[in-house]
Amino acid sequence: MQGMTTPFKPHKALKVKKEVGENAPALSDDELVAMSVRELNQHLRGLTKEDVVRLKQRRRTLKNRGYAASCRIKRVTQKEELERQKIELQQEVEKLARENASMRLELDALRAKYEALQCFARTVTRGPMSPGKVATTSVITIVKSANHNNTSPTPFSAPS
Amino acid sequence: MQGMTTPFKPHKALKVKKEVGENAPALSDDELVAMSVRELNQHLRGLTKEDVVRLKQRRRTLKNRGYAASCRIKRVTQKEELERQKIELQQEVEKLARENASMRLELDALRAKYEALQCFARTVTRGPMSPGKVATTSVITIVKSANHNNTSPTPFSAPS
DNA sequence: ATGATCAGTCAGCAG
DNA sequence: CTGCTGACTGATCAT
Repeated sequence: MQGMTTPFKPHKALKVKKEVGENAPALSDDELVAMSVRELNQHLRGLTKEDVVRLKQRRRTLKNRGYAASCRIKRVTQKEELERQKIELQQEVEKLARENASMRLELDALRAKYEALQCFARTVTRGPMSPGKVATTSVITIVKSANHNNTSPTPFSAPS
Repeated sequence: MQGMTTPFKPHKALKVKKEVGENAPALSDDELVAMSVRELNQHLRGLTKEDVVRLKQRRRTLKNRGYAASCRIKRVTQKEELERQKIELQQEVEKLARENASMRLELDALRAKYEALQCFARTVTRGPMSPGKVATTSVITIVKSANHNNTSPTPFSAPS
């Protein structure tokens, strides 16, 4: 198969380099892959054209092995990142939904209080009360400034 | 996936298995991979033990090719799904944030109105007025109308 | 046996 | 050339 140029591969632990009695230090994969081009050229001196090609191809293959690993790591990392962001967003949604719900309650409560107070205000401004259908409407407004307090609890409560 | 549909070895051009003069139709990859075990056994009759092993191995390899393709598709699909969900969540966050902001405004406005009305109510219930610095506060405006909902315009306006 | 996944390899593109 | 990624493969794990 693809291993045509290299009799066997380090897929499984397979050591065995070649035995060279002389000037070939028999580079390890790690050395070869970490080597700069210049360094490589030094080791290339005095080698057959064939050997040079072979060595360069081995280097390329080793590099590819690393690239493939990087690629997989990157893929996993990106996926994890997406999942992280997803969780983060889900939490944010929950938080906002909670705020939302509590504000809605607060708003409804305040509206009720407001209407009650408004009703009360009508009764007192209208005087003792005329009979019947007074209720239809009318609104009162007032304004005021120089106000301090007020975030305090219900000074006016709903009419019982 | 396309590997499953290609008639012959995809990756490297690996040639035709063998010359068969007689009963071996030289199954295509597609046929072989789609074949049930029983069907396969029929085609296995009258073959060398070696050939049987070889054919089964080829089938296994073809299957694996398909599995690998499925695996890649799944990977891509899941990633797309995550991205889709992320966008969906981002939109939900935006929506909730908007609701939130508008409710907060409404709440603040209503609180102001309420406080103003409350103040007014105090002045009228307290009686015509106590001495001194009453002036600091309150003005009255009132009016009319058959309007029931007060969420819209400001029935009570702010002081100038 | 079948299906899924990992790591290594090659093809092929991009910079 | 270097680096990356898709596809294919064998190994390995799980069912």
